[in-house]
Amino acid sequence: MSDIKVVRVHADQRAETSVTTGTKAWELFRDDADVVAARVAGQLKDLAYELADGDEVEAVAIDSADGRDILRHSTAHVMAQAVQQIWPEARLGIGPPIENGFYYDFDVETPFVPEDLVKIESAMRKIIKENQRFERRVTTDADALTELKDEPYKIELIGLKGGAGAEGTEGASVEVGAGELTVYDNIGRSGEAKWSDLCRGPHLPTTKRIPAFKLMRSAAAYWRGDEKNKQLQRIYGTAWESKEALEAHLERIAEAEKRDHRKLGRDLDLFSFPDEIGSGLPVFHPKGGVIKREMEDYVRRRHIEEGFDYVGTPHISKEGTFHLSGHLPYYKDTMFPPMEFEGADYYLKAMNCPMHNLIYRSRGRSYRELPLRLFEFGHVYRYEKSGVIHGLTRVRGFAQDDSHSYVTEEQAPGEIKHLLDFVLGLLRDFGLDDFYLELSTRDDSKPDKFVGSEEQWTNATDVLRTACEESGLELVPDPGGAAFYGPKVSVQAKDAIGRTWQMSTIQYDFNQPQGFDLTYQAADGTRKQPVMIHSAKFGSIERFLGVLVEHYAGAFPPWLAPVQVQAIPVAEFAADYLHDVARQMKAQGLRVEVDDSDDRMQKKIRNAQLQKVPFMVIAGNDDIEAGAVSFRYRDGRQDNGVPVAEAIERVAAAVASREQV
RNA sequence: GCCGCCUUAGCUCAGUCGGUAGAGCGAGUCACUCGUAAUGACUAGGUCGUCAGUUCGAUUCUGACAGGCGGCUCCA
Repeated sequence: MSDIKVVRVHADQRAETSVTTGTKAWELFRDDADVVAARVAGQLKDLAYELADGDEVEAVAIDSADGRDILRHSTAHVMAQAVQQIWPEARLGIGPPIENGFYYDFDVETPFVPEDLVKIESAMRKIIKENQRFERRVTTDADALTELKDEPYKIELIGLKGGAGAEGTEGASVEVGAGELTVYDNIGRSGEAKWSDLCRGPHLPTTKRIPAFKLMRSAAAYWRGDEKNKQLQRIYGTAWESKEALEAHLERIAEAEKRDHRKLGRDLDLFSFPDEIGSGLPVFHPKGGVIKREMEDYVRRRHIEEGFDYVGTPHISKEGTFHLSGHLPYYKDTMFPPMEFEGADYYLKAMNCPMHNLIYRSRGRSYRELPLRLFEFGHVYRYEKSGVIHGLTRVRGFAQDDSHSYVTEEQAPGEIKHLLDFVLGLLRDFGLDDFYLELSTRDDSKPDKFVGSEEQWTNATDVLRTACEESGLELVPDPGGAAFYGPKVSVQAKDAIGRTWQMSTIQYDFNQPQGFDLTYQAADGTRKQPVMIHSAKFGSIERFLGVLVEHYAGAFPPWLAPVQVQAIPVAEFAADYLHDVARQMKAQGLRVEVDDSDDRMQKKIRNAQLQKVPFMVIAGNDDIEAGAVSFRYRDGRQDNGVPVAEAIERVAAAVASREQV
């Protein structure tokens, strides 16, 4: 038996070792129970991989990103085995790891119900206990087709192997890679194959290496993500390297639920969605109205400071406008059906740009006017499918903080940079400061979905890309995500618990100026066509408000808080004193309420706490005698005996600086 | 739009194996007047999402519709 040399790689260290031929990867890592796989020359391999001379081998720990993917993928296999154990007629779809978990799709007669998940979980626990071994087996297309004759979906995947189809089917690549075809057998104690699945791997060595998992929910999903295909039943689960990590994950979910803007919107009396009005059509209550107005006032002011002109346009228009803009042919299905009267079809507007174009076109324009920037809170209505409506983040009627910059082609790059700086600054003002950019381009395989020449698209995309790169932010490509009239940049912001939200968009449009025949007179006397740059800063006021509710978990910074100061008398005798303090605060434009109900003081504090009011101002005899008040903050911190004038100044300063307290 | 689940008081939720319902919080009234997260008592409040069907009788069973939730698809 001859020796071979392998290189063990660990972080920046490399160490050459001699091992005997036939040594398996696990033998290198036998003293580390956290290692679940090996990375050999960049490729993930099972621990049962037989080392070859010259291999560079790196341990993959279960708590690394790759390790978790492997764990989750293996857990998905165990789940599929459990499902087929209980429902032998269930046919297998795909079962990839996803962020924070995994899923597996099944074709079953009856959809799963929550009790089924309990049954499946206990069958999975049994399989895990049995400590079945995941064993890789190389096969051929022909053999696999015979072996999997009862698994039509797997057979379809084999047919796609290596082709464009497999890439286009999310998750399919974990089943069939571009290389050789492999099956994983789950081997029981006595060496018999308990279950097999077409799979690229790698997997954990054994089922017992699954430390903690939980099935989360079941839902339908179209086969290969295409709504023309049959819906399969998908079960989502999660798996972690330890019970503690699973627990922490479940806590993060619970934390996200606590922040859910739909729940907080009700608890804090901000907004509601009356059934009587219709799905996806929110109303703002007085407290939500305060936040919305503060947002709008601030954003309007900033736009004006940045050289925008505030305009106003109607909610409906005759159809011709939307033909000119090109929207009707492309987006008729997402507009509300027309109202017919006086012999014309009127549509609720789904976008503001056509109206702004008409303002531009209302008279002749000179190059001296450019960039011409029109801005408004335009209320648009979109017929979103019933299944996609979601709180304030996906609605059927909303206000866009929409602007259109009309510029010469030469001015376009500068204007885009200006817009990008502007929106990032705005988002920072609202407390979001972790961003990345996404560049949505046209899908070259679907030219009929996009208007304009290839050259125009290339030029527009390049202009946007350059501006993005100059921003220094991370740039993520989004092929095929563009609007029909041009490419777009969107700003993705991370919130307080790390979730990303699509916020602002900037779109380069060479198409509508042509449709509306927009022109300006250049310095040399010729007529030229301007370029139009669409930009929404929050996207939608409603949506951004929802995002802010979740970002702040309802505890808004004072400048946005519906009630900035809740004044609480220690007892009834102190109420007049606080009413007087409140009058002084209101005179400074602060939002103050005095709780003169006959609740006990402790109860009033609790109520203010639950309403997440930033400043509680409390007064009793001690304060009155000293001409002072006592602060209590949301975190329970106290600051007693603050002179009234200083207290007012403190609140006013926090509001003015837009800081959180 | 598709699949599944859900809809009982303002909110959160019990309950009725078919005989028209209950708690806590909230609201109102009264008493209490208290120094940093719930004072007590009483009262009001529901054609049990809507419309059909089955039934002597439906909040309960069936169906359709509406709305909500979780996904999928979509997201100018």
